[in-house]
Amino acid sequence: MRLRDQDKQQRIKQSMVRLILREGINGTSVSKIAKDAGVSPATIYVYYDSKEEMLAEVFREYSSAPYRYLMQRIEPDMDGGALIDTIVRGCYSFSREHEDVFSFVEQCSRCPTLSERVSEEECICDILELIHNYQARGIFRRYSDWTLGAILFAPVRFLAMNRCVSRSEEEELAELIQMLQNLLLM
Amino acid sequence: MRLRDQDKQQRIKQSMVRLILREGINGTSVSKIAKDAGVSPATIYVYYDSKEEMLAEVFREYSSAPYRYLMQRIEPDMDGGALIDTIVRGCYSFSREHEDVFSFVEQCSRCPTLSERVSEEECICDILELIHNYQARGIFRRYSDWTLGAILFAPVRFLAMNRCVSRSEEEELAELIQMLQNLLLM
Amino acid sequence: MRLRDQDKQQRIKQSMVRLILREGINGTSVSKIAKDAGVSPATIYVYYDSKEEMLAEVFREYSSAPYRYLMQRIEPDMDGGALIDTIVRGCYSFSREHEDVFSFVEQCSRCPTLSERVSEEECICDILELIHNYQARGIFRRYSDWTLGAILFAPVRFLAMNRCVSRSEEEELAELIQMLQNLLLM
Amino acid sequence: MRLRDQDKQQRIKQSMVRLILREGINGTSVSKIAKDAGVSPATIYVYYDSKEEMLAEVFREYSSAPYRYLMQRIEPDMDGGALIDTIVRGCYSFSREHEDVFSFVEQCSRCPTLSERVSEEECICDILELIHNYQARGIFRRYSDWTLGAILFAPVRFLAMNRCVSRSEEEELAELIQMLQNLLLM
DNA sequence: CATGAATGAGAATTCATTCAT
DNA sequence: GATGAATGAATTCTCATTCAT
Repeated sequence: MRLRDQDKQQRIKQSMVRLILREGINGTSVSKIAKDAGVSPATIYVYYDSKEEMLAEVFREYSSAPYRYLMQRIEPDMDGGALIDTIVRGCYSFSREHEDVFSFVEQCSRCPTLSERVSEEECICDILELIHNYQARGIFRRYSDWTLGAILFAPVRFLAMNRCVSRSEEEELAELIQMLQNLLLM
Repeated sequence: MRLRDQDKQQRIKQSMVRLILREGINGTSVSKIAKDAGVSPATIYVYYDSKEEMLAEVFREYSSAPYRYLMQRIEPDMDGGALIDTIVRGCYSFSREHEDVFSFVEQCSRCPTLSERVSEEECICDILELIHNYQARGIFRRYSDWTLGAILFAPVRFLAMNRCVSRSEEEELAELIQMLQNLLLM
Repeated sequence: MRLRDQDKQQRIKQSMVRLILREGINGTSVSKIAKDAGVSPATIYVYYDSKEEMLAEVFREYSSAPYRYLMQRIEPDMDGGALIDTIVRGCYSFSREHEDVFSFVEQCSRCPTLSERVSEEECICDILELIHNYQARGIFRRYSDWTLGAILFAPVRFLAMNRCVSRSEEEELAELIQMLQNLLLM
Repeated sequence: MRLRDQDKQQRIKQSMVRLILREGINGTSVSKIAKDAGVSPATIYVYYDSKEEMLAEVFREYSSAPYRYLMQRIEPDMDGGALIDTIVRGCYSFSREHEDVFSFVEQCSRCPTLSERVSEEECICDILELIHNYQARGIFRRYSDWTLGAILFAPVRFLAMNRCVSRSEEEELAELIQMLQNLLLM
């Protein structure tokens, strides 16, 4: 009996994500994924029940990836300003280092049939807990969780999405960080 | 008769947008659109050269819709606080009143093959011009355009996307407006 | 606008029936039918919603074919013996002249998913009405409809199914007719 | 251990037959059978060379099952009337007690690729021999074997196939038996 | 013997588009 | 302009079968 080849499943996932970056969620077919991953289309159905199921499963898995990436960059003894700086720059550099995953998650989270299956709320909760701690220590102002999430993550993602050669990313990031520090710190 | 034709094209557009809200950009086919609009698939090709063309054209048209909606709500003699209030609430209510257009634009703007065809920059420019005026009059602080766009529009759209019955939208909107007023007004 | 080509649909039906005779109801695919009929597989879906639907529809249509064939051969002024003779020989010659339809109906009527969609009862009713008339006139003995149907049609179909070069069909038919005349006539 | 294996093969056969009753001979795949039998698809190929082989083999085996069932119910000293009664009622009750086998055999015997592999003639021969004996003893009239088979088995199977809640089976069976007794006994 | 993974071939069906009217 | 028919190409997915263990 042959064992499930973890590497094979990994290749399938990566091919899917890469193709969706290149060709969009429409325009990415199971056979293209299979070809890119170097497996038979039938093999994909060993690992996933259907294309939709596959999208949902990988979306679920990757939707928390940027937050996990952030958590690794955050030191527990950072001051408030550094925390905001790390979050914003972390978000941005995640979008550059993992362009495919970033684009994949952005696309899936806008797709009605997929977005309802994954809650942003869960993904974000570790970070929020951290911020609660800063609030309790009187470092962060008290805002409701969801507004906090909105102001912390949405603008930097907006910049990451609308990346443009003509503009200076660095300045905009610095400006955004400055804004958020003014806004959120006591 | 010209009117009849325009009505037909209008119905096609509406069907496309409605279907994409319901079934996602993947999962929306030309024949489904035709059926929903009550026309023949062939008729769609009277108005558009291809599906991709159609998506792009309608995307181009609708991508500025929220901004046009906003502009109608803004009075020239508003003070800075009211302007921010109007922008944020306007964005939000647009997403509720035109759920299909909102979702459509969100999906298209994440899709690599479409997003490159439409520049957010153009859509946003009327609003930015307005703000430049407020900046010139010493009402708004001076931030770079893109950061301004990011902070003004991304968070409220984030809230609109992650709408959730359990949370109180009103409070979050008020909180966000308060934040932005603190941040942007002199 | 092109009109639905009745001949095309006819060819599809004939190809299906012919293939099912040759290769069985399993072993007959939509693409084989399309190829045999000289149309694209997609064309079949212009006329039928699905393969199952197509089978059912054609089954429904053809399941009464042998009875219609019989009715054409029956003269209203036949005596009882001639009627039985005509029915039995008619059944048999239908199975020879329309081998494909005969085999198709036999296969479909045994297939659980199809048989429940068509009632033998309806198909048989014209013939039964005729026999009721003979019963009323004191020519046929009175038996219940269903037993009558069973004894009149099942044995001859059995002979048609188990056709075999080594045996003399004619003698068996004659013997069967003799039997049924003894049994059913006053 | 030999017993375990036979049990496995038995389960495979039963699953196949059960599935074919439920979903038809088309619509029954090797993997479904394997799943239903609780074995791996590969295991099926330990016992059978191919799906077609498996169908044929089990068809061959089961095609004589109703006759074996009958033979067990027949007593050597029955009179002619009782023999006919036993045959007809036996056929019918077999179809009720072994619905799956009955439907399986009916389906296979209509399928061109399978029916040619099994001869009804062989299956029926024990019963025919018995009847020859009754004929020799002047109890049964002399008819040719094949007509005899047709009249004895086809009608009751017809009733079994077209079973219907609204009709009274018992009356029809009794009527049919009466018919056949009149017909076949001296 | 028994297995779950793996697959090429092919299944049913839909797609975007064009044709003929 | 408008249409339903028609379709080649592609879609998702399943099939019967074999492989590696």
